[in-house]
Amino acid sequence: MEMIYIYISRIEARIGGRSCLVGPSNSNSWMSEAETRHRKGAWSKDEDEKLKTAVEQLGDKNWVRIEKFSGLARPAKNCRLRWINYLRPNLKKYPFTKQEQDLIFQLHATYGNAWSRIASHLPGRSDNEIKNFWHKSAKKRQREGLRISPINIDSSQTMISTSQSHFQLKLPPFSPMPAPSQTCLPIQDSYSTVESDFFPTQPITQLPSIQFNPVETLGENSYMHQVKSDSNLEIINELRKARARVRFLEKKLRQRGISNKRNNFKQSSRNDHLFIKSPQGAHLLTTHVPLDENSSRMEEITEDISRRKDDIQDSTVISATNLQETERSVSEESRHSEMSTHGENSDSKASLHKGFEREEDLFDEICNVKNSETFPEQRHHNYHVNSQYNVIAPNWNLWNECSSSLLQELEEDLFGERSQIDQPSSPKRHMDALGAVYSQSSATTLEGDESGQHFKCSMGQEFSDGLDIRFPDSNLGPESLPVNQNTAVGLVECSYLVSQPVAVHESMGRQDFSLQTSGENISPTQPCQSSFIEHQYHEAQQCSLDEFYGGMTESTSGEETWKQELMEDLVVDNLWVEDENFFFNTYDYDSPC
DNA sequence: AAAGCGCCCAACCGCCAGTAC
DNA sequence: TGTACTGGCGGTTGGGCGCTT
Repeated sequence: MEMIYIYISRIEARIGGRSCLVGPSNSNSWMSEAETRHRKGAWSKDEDEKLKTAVEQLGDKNWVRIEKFSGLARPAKNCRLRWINYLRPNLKKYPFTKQEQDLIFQLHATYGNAWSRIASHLPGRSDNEIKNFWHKSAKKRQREGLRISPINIDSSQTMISTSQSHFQLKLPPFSPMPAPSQTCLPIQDSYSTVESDFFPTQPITQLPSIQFNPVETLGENSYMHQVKSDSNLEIINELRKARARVRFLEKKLRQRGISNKRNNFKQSSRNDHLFIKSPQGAHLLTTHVPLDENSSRMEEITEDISRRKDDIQDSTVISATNLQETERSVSEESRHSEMSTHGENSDSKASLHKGFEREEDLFDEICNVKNSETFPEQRHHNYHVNSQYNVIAPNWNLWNECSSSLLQELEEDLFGERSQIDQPSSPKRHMDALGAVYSQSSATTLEGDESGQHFKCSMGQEFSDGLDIRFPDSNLGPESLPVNQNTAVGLVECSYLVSQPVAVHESMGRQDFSLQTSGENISPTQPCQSSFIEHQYHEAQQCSLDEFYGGMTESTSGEETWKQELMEDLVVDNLWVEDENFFFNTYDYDSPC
């Protein structure tokens, strides 16, 4: 027997310490390390410090790496819990306030024991803490002969069940989109504006609002979300958020109610979308329809909207059935008109198509944010808006299968507050986060003009979908953005931090993006040719590894060591492909839906 | 003083979904 | 398509603490 254990331990050593012993206690891979090697019980201060350091260096996503990096004798899973429940910043360490307690009871009446969900409404509180509080107070109330929850669940359920549309509970149809949160800067002041030969040079600032109310004819289960705005950018931003919300809802539906339909959803999602486009107003249409009526219902809705076209100047309705064909024709039209279109709104279809693709990319990227249930309200993408935009209704089949409670949860998701995506704190994570953008760039040049107030970025055709370059408003200038030293790392950083208005000019034939910086100086520089990326790679090598990774690894010396560690890291993150070129090009950007 | 008891809450555990391979 | 792995969630546990006897 002893021989066997020796043998096993040798094998374990060969496979990186993973236990070969498989049994009930090893059923969870988090615990697959020999559990006897893991400490249990209360955490010591020293352990907390080690964990804090590890999380500061590596972020709070990859707990297996954190476990290894920290040297803690605690399984990754426990490290995560310790961080979430006790160590993470901004955790409130004092008892629940009266307001918080009331909110917990209210939320529990709505969500039941979905503690993490309840916790998402209480900043600085962990699900565990709320769970404990609930059990404690429930016990207490039980002892006192009171109802377990002070909230009258019955009456709230009656309210829900008598509502024709579940969404009418808190947000009646046709009510405007909630205003952007205060954390969002005013669009015209902080977002990039986009110029294009395809589109008017000046953004359209006035759009007539229209009354568009198909719900009465779409049936009692229909819901329409209307976005009205005087600013086209604002509208598209609202649409962007609305679309993100719908995607999020669909995702949550899959998770909670009909996860077994995942594959079906994946295949059908695109075909089940209904796009409504109008220059005067933007509409997000969702309808709760019986499954067997999907096709006819879809046509009915489409026809209904078409009948109203007279009310909506130049509007277009594209049903799922002809969407692909339309896109194809639009794409070809766009190509043909590329050399002949100037001035305002000369190719609205092309712009629409472009807008759609951009939005798709954007939201795919959002969906790709792993384990995230957040909306990147502050991640402002350059987004061209002409007088055309599209609205996407969610997957009919998917929504049809929702129970009312699920829909209620969805409503909360739709209009409840969402937290922000954490800003990556190291260049490495910036790159990870925006790798998709850079994967699009096949050829890149970057140059500044004489005044230093503009610089120009020339991208390959494929990049047209993904440009997202902005500047930090607080530290804009030659020091912060010396173009010669503007490594790829710096670019990515800009993509996230910038809130200065930046105009992007798109010329014919190829994409030349002129980034204007509101009078701030940027050092002129010589154009970089298509070797820009590679050049920046070498630039990047000159910074210390520690700096490059934001302190994620210990600093090392020597190019080979640096390269080796970088490659190892990229392998871990699935970024590295057998390619000597810069890894931005290897980041595979795959749409989740 | 100490044993017993109950409460609290940090920590653990099992299960599940998503993802990569 | 199946499997392994990771991350997240909710239920449960158990050690520490305070109160009572």
